[in-house]
Amino acid sequence: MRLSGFFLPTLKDDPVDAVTASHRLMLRAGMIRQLTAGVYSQLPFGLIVFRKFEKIIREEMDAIRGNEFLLPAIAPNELWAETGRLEDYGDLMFRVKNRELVLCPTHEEIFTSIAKPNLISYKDLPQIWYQIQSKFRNEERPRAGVLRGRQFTMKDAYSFDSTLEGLDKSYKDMAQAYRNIFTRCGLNFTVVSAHSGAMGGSDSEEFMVPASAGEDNIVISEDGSYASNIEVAVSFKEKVLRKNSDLKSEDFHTPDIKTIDELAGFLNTKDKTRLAKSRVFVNPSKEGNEYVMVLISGDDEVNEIKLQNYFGINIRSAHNEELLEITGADAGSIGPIGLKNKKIKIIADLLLEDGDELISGANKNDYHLKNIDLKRDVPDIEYKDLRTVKEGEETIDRNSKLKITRAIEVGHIFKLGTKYAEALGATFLDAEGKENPLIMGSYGIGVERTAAAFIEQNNDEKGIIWKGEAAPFQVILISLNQKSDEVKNISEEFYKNFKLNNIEVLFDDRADVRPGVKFNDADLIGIPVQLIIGEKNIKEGNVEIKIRRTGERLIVRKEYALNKISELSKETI
RNA sequence: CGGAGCGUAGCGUAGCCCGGUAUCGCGCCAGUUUUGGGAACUGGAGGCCGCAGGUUCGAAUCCUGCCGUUCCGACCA
Repeated sequence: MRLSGFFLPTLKDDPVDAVTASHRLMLRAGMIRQLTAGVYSQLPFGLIVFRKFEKIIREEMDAIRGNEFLLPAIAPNELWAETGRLEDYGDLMFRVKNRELVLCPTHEEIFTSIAKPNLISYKDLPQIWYQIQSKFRNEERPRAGVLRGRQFTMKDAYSFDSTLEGLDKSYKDMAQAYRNIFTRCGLNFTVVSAHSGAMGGSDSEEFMVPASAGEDNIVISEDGSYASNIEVAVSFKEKVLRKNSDLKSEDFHTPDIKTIDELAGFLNTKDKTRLAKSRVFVNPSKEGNEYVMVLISGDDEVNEIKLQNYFGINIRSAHNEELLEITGADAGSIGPIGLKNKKIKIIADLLLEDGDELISGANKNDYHLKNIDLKRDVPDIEYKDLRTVKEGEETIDRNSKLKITRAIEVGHIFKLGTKYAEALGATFLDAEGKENPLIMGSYGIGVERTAAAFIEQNNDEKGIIWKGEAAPFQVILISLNQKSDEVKNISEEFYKNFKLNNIEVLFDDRADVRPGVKFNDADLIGIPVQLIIGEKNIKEGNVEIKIRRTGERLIVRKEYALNKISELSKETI
């Protein structure tokens, strides 16, 4: 590729609205331009980059007998209503105004609708189907360039099996393909167990790229034996011990004490475990609203995802007016005993199961209640693990300590089971002639997000640093002066030879651009190897090779340059 | 959805409090000189100051409404 005819609008300065490295650098390197919030045009250089990632993905999908499709991005409302997801996804789905159509945020329904009339015998199974295509999600808050967009490219794959063992195998194959993909993409990544959200299904794992720009927190044990999204993470923590003192519960005056910390200060204690925090949630899907009070140890936080998993539906915190109505008190003085609204469900964290002598709000402003014994005083209570894991805690087996890291979710794999097949009536006949629903898995990779994650992990103050197969070009050939016949001829000769040797080369043959600009552009767009042709070195019969990542410079005889660069490229710098 | 901010030339900005038709840098165009780390000089082009309404002799500036957009949180995968 010749840079003289290539549209590469690089920016000298950082765009003010771009905060994260990948966003800033994708804009500066002329890869993307924003059209509107969360929607980006891919410019030629960006397209080359994204296609590199797609190529790796495609090869690994094909290697596990994947069939590539390309499905429509718009689909009838009806199909989505059949699985209930028209409602479940709600505003996240873009809706077409003048037809009963939606823009698809994912494609389980559409693929299943193709499977239904075509995968009709156990002999047709298993199948792995995939596509690389635009997805549309009306995200409330798009973020950080292509890290979270409203339109983005996804590789979505679906497996269809006749048995659970078959699903296990498809899932395992896919997990291995994902490991291959992200390894080939040059990413540091971790596989964590995850929450399946609106997808439904049982097992699910996420492929996470540690990066400060990430939106997820992942919990990893120091010995590497445990890795989980914080949304579902568990850890070891002592239960609150039973004292069996049999003291009667009684309220006491706690003026202006709103938080657990204030309460601990007021009581002059550092141990917050017996100070039970009460939070009220609303299940908005039920008619007439269903309230839930969650009790948790004062030094813990409620993990709302665990709560959602338990209810299988989105829940939200109660508003202040609702609190007052249910409990008779404001936040800070609420507790499980003496509630005004008796229809509230009470759940406590597992660690409080044996707890007595607990202190909680008295449902009367500025009063707390002490000597609460949940078993004795709150008969209709359930115990569930609802706490959020904290940095430094031990794994369940107590063999290792946990660390928490920010990460970008680049891939997610799910065992779906029969949810979609049942909803859409997609069945097959087994060897006994019995009709069964197809057993499905679903597997996604965000293409632009994967590229952004790579950039988050591979950049410096000068720009992006590509490596290996992800690199859009292996080498950038920089002619420092196309107006010098000597420099020009040697550069052209190199360009020809790179092409003959199948080395992907970007040729900076721009005539009126000064060397400084060429160097800075080359560093910014981050091609791993720079071959610099300038008059000074040419006079000695030499050329210069610069390695982008290390900044290392080699002056070599021009006859040896091509071999040297082939060697360097093999080392996948 | 809650909180905070910002919309002035392709990009980055000044002006806004205190009203008088827009400042500066980069970039762009032409010419001359330059060519190994974002050149110098000279000349030039480029603006419905986000949109609509209001106040005023006069609005980028004051008022009202709307739209767009960024960040933090919530939600989501």
